[in-house]
Amino acid sequence: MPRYDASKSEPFWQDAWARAGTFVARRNDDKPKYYVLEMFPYPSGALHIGHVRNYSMGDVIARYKLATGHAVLHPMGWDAFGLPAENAAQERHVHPGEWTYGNIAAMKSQFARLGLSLDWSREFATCDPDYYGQQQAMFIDFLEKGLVYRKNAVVNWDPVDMTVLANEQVEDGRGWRSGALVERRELTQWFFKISDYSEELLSALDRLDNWPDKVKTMQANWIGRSRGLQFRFGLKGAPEGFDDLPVYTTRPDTMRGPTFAAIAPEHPLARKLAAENPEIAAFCEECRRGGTSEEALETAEKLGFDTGLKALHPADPDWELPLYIANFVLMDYGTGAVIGCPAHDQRDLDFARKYDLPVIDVFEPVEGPARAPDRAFVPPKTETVRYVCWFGDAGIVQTCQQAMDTTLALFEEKGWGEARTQYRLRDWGLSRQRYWGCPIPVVHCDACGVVPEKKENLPVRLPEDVNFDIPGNPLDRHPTWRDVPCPACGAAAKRETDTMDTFVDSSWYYARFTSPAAQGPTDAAEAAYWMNVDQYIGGVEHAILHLLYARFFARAMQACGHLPETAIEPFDALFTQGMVTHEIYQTAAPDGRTEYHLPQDVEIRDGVATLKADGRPVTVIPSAKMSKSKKNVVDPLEIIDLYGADTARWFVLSDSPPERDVEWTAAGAEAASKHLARVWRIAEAAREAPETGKGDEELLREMHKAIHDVTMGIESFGFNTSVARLYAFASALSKSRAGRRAQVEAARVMAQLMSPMTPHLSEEIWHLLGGEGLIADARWPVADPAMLVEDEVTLPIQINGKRRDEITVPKDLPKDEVEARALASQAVQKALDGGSPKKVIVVPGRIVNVVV
RNA sequence: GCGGGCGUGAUGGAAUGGUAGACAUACCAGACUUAAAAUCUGUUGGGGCAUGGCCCCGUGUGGGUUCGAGUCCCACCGCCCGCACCA
Repeated sequence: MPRYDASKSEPFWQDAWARAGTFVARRNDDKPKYYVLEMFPYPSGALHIGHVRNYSMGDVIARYKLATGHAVLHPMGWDAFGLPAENAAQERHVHPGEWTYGNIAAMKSQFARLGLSLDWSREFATCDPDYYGQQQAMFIDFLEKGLVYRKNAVVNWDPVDMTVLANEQVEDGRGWRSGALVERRELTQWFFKISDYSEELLSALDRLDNWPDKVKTMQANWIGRSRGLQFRFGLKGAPEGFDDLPVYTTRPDTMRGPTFAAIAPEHPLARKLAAENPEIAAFCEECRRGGTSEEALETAEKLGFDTGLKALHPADPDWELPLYIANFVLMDYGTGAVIGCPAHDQRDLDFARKYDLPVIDVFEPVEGPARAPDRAFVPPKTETVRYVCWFGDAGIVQTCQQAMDTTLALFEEKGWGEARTQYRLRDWGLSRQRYWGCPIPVVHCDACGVVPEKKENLPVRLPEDVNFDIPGNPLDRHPTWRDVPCPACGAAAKRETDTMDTFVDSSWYYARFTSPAAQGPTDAAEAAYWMNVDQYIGGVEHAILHLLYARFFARAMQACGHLPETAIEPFDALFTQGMVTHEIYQTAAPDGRTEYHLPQDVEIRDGVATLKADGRPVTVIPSAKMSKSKKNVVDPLEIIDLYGADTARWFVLSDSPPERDVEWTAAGAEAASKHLARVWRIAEAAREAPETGKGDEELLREMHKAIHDVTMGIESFGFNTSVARLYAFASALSKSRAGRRAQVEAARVMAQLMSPMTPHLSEEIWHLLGGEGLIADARWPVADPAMLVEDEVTLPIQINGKRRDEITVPKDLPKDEVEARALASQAVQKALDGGSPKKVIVVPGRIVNVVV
């Protein structure tokens, strides 16, 4: 018998699908449409095993939907702008575009080997001028709709390289190349008004029934709606023009507990004071050290400076609180000023301890021990506590929410403040001081101000003649690209040299796939037909930002007429697959920076890791998310070379549940390969089975159960259980002595059930067993319900919740009859010892529990 | 620091609140073979005993709800992800 040869078979079937156009998406009004999309990859140049897992999952869905009679759209493209291309340009002196398109070509050929059911005719890269030109057109539309504006915002500034750094380029508060201490610096930047949609983006989450709850929870927390109290502190000793200080608090119930007030170092009052007082100026300077990430700000040591000013409590002008400037107060949140209530906020308590400020308990637990001295008491708002010091009766027991409502009402009545709903969500800063991104299509004119480029001049193309020998944005110093006439008045003007955040590129690519060659951003008819994405698949690391930005963009596009109203929630169903993790290999470079190494460059022998190149010892960091920057990526092409794509696909879909992380190990790929070889042998044996045999009925029953279970597995993203079921079915078929007809039917169904996972092998078996046409076009098998039910069922018998015996009864046996038989069982008789049971629970078809 | 999640044999994992460990990997034993590979079959959570059978324990730790908890609730421990300029 010839053995199955993946290296010959796989290219053959890939070619057959391409010639037949099997996966070209076609509008067909006789069929339901299905749009399945996996988050498109960044073209790093190398396919990694995480891609294989992600795209194999999407492919299972796409092929399954094709087989169940849908018009399927399953496209692929490239998220091609971004920082790595500029890093490569710096390190290797290649142009980012050349590097990126080279990577795309390499990765496309790697993708081809996986045999994915992709419609490559719709391919595009976000760095294609055609794509980013449409994006520029939309930017101008958004500008006209008031959805884009400019304001100042802080960036990480490297004072040695004189350049802006991404958060990723800041390590322990220092620039990753220069090692210099990073500073915060303010620049005028472009923003999308995503905050206009805070309420809408929050409330619409309720309609996303097929999104994971954890993603919806994370988005809701990120948007962070709170209802709180807006009030003003009077100020004593403040400079001219600062009569009072607006403050927002989410805990009005603690308004009798504050012992200090604090403002951000960037607060206008702080700036005013700094201008007059060198000590304050020095402190504010000190606060500007370190990165801009929230994590960096929140974990930094709490620093405060007593301004000597007094904040006067709105409810009692004689109540004076010291006013501090503090580094943990964020200018972006609320009003840039906070009220410090140490007893009920851990940060405030830490601050109070450090600066020796009093602590006033507003409420205490109803029962149990009182608050520990260095532990703030912060119960959920729904918890019942005893209020001992607030604007109501002392000693009253109520929930925090009740106290907050009462206090808000009181403050409004007395005119001390007012209730206000606030969102944590900030506007989306899209400016990047970098070359390899979509140019922002505006011109700065001394006479006309900010003028959008004329749409007929789009795309504003990136200039080719740039170099990266000097840190910073080459567009800033480009001699001719930057200097242009004003589109409005024709006078000499300058182009905006900032480019767009790459999140912009990935916020609408799903819409572009519906008509990738449209003259505008989208084509109305195509978008109406294919949108929404029926199943979106991607990593959980995108749970907040990418998905929130895409949801915002769909709304903004709808407002500008680029998407139908029905598509403002662009992803009907979301699945977040787990990450593939791997150990990280690192060494210290001579200048102290950390260098990362690819697994293929590292040799591990007797538990000691060294570099293959020069034998230097390598530090092994435990498994973490695979990332280009950490270089802990694995080359799946080696598996494909060795065993074929079907084995790689089968392997990544086996064992681990799709939503969970999986650590890559080389072991197991061989086992997957062995199983596929076995499946081939089973199919051949079925063809050669004797005309008649015994057990036809059992085999076909087993087949229908397999159809049912595998289908359920695919429908519910339980690919690992579908695979396990297919192992069991293969075993059953291999042991069966059934006649040829039954065996061939079972083997063909097995091939069909496997075809979403192992399409090439399945085509081969289909062909071998006389299937008509391509298995990719064949209708998915349907389980016969009559073949699924058993005549008899075995019930475990529990005594006091512990399994003690079992009985086998006809499946329809009445409940009281089941109970009688259970009570008659030996174990129950023994346990009862002549007595009678206290209680008997019979769960039909499941279990019997006897309480004695 | 804040937000979200995860924790089951030697390993990956299965289990609508209903027989914990399906299906694999690994290990061990057997068949086939001169031998090896390949293939096929079987055993394997821990402990105990009167060992062709029975008992006890067991899903990170400690409590709770329930006839019944891996699953639900509370607290704790550990690990992972995100935190707005990585994509």
